[in-house]
Amino acid sequence: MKEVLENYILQYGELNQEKISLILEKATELELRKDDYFLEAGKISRQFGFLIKGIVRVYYYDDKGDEITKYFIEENNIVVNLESFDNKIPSFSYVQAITDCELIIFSIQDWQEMLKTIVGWENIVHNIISKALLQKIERISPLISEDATTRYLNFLTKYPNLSNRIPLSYLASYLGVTQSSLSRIRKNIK
Amino acid sequence: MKEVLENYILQYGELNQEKISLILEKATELELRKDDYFLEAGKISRQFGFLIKGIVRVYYYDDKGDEITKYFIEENNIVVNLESFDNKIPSFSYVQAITDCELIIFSIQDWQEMLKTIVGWENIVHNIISKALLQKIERISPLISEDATTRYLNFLTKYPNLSNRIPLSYLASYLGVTQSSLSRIRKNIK
DNA sequence: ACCTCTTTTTGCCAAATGACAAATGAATTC
DNA sequence: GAATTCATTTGTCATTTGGCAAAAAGAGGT
Repeated sequence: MKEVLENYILQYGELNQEKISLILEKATELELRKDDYFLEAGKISRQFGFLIKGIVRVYYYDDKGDEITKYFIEENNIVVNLESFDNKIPSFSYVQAITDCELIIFSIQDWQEMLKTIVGWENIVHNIISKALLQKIERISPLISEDATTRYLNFLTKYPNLSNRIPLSYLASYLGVTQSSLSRIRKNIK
Repeated sequence: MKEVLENYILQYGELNQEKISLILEKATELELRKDDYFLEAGKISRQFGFLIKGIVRVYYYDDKGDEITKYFIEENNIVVNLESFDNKIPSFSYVQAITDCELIIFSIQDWQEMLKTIVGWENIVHNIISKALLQKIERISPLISEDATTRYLNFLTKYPNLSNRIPLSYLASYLGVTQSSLSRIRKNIK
């Protein structure tokens, strides 16, 4: 299972086998059942995760108390609330498994230790994080200017393997439409 | 002028005066007139910029050919298309001054050189970039779930110093509404 | 002050979306 | 397999937003 992580890491920079081993040594596996939380609002993100299997969603409650899905995380992506993790401040959002999940995680202590001691690792982490954040922006950004139907269609084509694994209500709050509207949109398309 | 940059840098980590000097040495100043481009679509981002004065917007053209403002950049923020800069691929978006601007810029060569040679700098850059990207996400994200009036009101309260310096059309395309709608919304509020 | 060009506002109507409630369907438990 | 719970669809209507075109307001130049 750790090979998946190793391959992922090596996409972002070079690192000799010895250093890779030092990193993988610190990795532990974590299983989450559907609806389990990886992180809850109010708590501090103390683990840097990497999603091997399953889908995770990040959500929060807006002023009106409505649940808003901020984004979905798919296999082979990092799972961490960076603001909370970096600054040790409580998270505003929930990070929840929406299917059964397998993750590889690092404790915040190990993570910081590795950043200091393993030369070259910091650079790779930097690459991983900025790529992940950029991807989020690129995904979210177009949602603002498109109409609901376009948002849904684009979601379908971009994440064909996600749409049938995500409850409608989560997807609706991600796309910024009501559940009923999304249901109607869906109907009109078929 | 470079002091502004120095203070900005030191917010993100520690660096002795010698190293700071090495960095500031490489910095050059750049003035842009209103409507000038810092970067155009199709070109590669070859400069890492820091905005001292003025407002910049980043925009692109969607499938329908409509101009979409992705975000605004205010004083004391970095100006760079990271995807283009890091991977040396052409930019999809335009980066344009919407007021007269003053920037401090670094060439991509100097930038990469400094990352390698100045110990501690990489870490600071990492912090700067991830903070900037996170901020973008936090700004864009709520726009999806709110209605147009709320989007506008929140924009006003969050960026009171921006709204009167930005043409309505740019703001409308940022908020994801038509110009006429935004004009009506504005009217209803007063 | 006048003309020109650009930006913003307004009017009109059609289309999209939201709010709320009820009905249907699907999944789970006993 | 009946009952319960949860997710999705549908109906009805009000509201918001878009599309398009014209009018008004503003900015800059001469």
